[in-house]
Amino acid sequence: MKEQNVPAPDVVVARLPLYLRALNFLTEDGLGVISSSDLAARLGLSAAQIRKDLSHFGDFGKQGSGYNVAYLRNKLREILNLEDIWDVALVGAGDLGHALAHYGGFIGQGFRIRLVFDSNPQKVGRDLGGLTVFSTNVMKEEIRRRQIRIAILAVPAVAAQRVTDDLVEAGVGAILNYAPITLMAPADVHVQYMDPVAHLQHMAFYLK
Amino acid sequence: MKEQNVPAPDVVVARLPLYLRALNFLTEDGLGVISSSDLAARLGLSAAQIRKDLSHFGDFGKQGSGYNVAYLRNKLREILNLEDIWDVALVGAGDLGHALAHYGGFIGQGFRIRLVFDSNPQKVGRDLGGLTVFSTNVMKEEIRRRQIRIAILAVPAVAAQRVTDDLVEAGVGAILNYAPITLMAPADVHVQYMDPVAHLQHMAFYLK
DNA sequence: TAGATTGTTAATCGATTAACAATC
DNA sequence: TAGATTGTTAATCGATTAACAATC
Repeated sequence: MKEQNVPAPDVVVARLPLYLRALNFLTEDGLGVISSSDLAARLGLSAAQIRKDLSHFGDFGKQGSGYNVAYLRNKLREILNLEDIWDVALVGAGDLGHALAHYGGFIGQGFRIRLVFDSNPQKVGRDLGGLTVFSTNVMKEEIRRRQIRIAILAVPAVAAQRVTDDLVEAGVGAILNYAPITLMAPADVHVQYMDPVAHLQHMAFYLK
Repeated sequence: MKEQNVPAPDVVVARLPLYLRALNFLTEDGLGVISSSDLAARLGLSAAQIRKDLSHFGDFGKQGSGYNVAYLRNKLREILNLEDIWDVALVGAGDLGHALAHYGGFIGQGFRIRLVFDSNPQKVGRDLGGLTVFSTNVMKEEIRRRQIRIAILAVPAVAAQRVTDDLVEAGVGAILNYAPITLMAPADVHVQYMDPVAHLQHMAFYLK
């Protein structure tokens, strides 16, 4: 019972995948119901925050008992648009691209790497995790043709902006960027950053 | 000119590495001075935020001209405790561990992978990026002996908490966790998460 | 029913932005 | 000097927490 007109804050949306992940573990463990305070304890958050976060999207719990794990899990998958599997384009077939192509954690969580690109002619045509590496020369048209909306960027920093421009032109709406550089992209294109150095430096501040 | 007693908010500390990264690029490009608004434009932030953030740590700019790039870069390296190189332990020598061990982006930014561990006897003794893979059986003692304070976790989710407990016992104060699981650690141990799935799911919310 | 826990409101806390005097 | 830009203050905005009526 709540006005659904107000868009949920982005910080809240960012936490939903963590809730979903915890619910996946609870499902594995055979837990059928969980309270906001138990879930909070597992995630290192407050119970009030979890209830508040979820209340942006609907009423999923039951007074007295808590949340049905399977039900809330399904609802979160709906909310996050994870009911169908998203095809993903991977750009960059270096060591990191190799690790990502072989990573088993995407499928089952809503994503499948469908296309791999690299600019190195030595790598084009080779196999990577069951996929043939294509040239970045054909990237734009292939992504357009398959209507792929999500890309993972695993290229060197110097190439990242150029590739980004092409991805945007190809219609990609979400980029997971492993290159250590801030990308320029239109406001309607979402970019998330995965930079180990930035995180290590952040933590180094507190050491010593 | 500012009371230095108030600790800087963690969100501010988290942005310092991004400022440092931008200053590194500016140095490469030969830029000697930059204003808060130019820096903000490059990072997609506001000029006021950058000035406010930096003001937590001191007065680094000059009215009329802006910030001396080399000077501010050095100051940020000081603030983030990056003047010496931090030795890092890498746990997990799978595909991801392999990519991390070969990644050239750590050295020069304050970090050097010094020890690699894996639980698989097949991998123990093998070479990974110039380092010999040790058994996780000797992890605690080796990390203690070398007084390593930072670890990168690149093991499967099921093993991550066990390894974390050992790392904490060994005296590690910062963990960069690639396993898709929320870790339990004492409050004085810093943990940062690198989960591509969480970021992809976050962005999927806005697609469609 | 009694106990537990939700969803929501209001209070608190914290971060960002706007504005401008100081000054290079 | 005139123009530009900082560092800081106060105002605004937004997120988190505390508290509790509703209710399973």
